[in-house]
Amino acid sequence: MAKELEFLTKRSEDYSKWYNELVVKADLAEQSDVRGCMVIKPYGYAIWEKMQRILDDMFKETGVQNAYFPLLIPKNFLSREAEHVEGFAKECAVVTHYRLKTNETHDGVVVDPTAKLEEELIIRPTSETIIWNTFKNWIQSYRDLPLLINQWCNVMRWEMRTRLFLRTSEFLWQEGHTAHATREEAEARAQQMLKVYADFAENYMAVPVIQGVKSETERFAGALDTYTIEAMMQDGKALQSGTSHFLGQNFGKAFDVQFLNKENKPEFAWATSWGVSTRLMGALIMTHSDDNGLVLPPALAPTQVVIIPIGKPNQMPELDQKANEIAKNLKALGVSVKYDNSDNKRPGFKFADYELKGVPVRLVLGARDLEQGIIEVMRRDTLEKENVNIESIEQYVQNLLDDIQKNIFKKAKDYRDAHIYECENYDEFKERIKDGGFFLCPWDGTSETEAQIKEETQATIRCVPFGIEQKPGIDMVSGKAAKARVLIARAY
RNA sequence: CGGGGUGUAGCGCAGUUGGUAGCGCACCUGGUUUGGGACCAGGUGGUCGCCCGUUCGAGUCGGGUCACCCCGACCA
Repeated sequence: MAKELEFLTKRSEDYSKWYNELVVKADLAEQSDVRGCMVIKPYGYAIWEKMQRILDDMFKETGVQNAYFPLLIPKNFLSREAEHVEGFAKECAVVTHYRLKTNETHDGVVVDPTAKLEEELIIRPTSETIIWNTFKNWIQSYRDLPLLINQWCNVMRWEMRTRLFLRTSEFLWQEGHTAHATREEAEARAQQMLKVYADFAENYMAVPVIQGVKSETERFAGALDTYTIEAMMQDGKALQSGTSHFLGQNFGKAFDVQFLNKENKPEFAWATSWGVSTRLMGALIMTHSDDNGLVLPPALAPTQVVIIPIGKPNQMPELDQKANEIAKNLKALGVSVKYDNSDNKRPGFKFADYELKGVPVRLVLGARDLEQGIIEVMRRDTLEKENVNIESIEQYVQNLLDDIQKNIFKKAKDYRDAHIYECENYDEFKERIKDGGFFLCPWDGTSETEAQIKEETQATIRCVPFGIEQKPGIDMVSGKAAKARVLIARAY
């Protein structure tokens, strides 16, 4: 009998540790030796690739085109937009030299002091500056607008403390940058892209999100408005999962991007930028996973169905034949299938391993079952097993995948909705926020109360949510009349 | 940068008053197994983070130094 093995810390014991172990043990990623960076392993990267492909199609449907801009940004670009530099200056990696040379003892290399750069280069923390420097050359007329550009790339922010997927020094993302002739059009685009993110999060990741607009202090550096989608993790903390910014004419002015309008008058272009990153992987993991490991939505699972045979060696040819037939039929239906008949791992190991990796559906094909014309189906989201007639297995699996996709979304949404509270009393708030959750509270609109809440509870105003009832109220901290009801939570 | 902690095999850890470097997992070989993370036997793998000191002798004691982790501040 197998001895008891702890494969994962239980979620309830130490949520952070559980998350970290899960990421490593499910073979998604690991901490790199390079400070604050991570290695994304093939399985994790396969999920990211699938996300990329879907998002990319969604962007293109709205008219966005892909392009690529340089990794290195001249230092002076960053100082053109005052707030932007303020926001990013503290976390920039700087390239100061362009050459190494062997050291005096010839057993290593040192930076060649004669190869110092005239002007230092910044490794992009985001690309607004270098892109708008380029846009200057691309935009002359209102006929050149709107300009809708996206790039998939890596960026680097020298973070103090890092955590796999959620906050690494280097991360992969997409950043969209658009230029428009009018304020209205730019604002509409910023909101449109937020909708795309929300659509992706809910319909593909099965992660319910709250859409809203950030308070002034939480705004992106250089933006007039920052829109956000906020998801709730299973410990009740918020995760900002995607942002879209209305940048006004700040970058147009900073990089002198002017166009001639229909009246032949020069105007500065209006800007937006929007991005999601590998942080979405963190959201995916922390929203659905359980103590057995990952739970992946079928829409994003690299392998949707795994088939595991069980039988004695002399029974394997027959099992192989049937399993391959089922796999072929499922593939014809657009389902990604893996048939794992490797003989160096026992079935029990495979069961646990594919559960850890979040494969949505497992089919177990046993020699006994085959005689009776049945096959065992296990769904990862509920861990329920059922014997299904082997003749109708393909259709059954296809329906089941749809059902799992819907079910994990519903489960996540029910959990979140059960942890959204209305609260108008600060003492009560301070007590209840300790257990996590989202709080809808009246806010007087001042950064002073916002700062006080953060200071005293570590919670922040996540956003002013769209589509909630805005009723009059009293700010629970200051006692002044509230300007809006806002979403407050502790966040990653 | 403030407060706390840890550095010993790929990973997780033990190492008593200073006396030949250990355990579990993983890995390799052979065999038996295979319906929920198999078992037996044998084996590979280490400048004990680094430097200096004390000592006949340092993983262990002292001084220094570096790295990493956690809690704050900062952030997608």
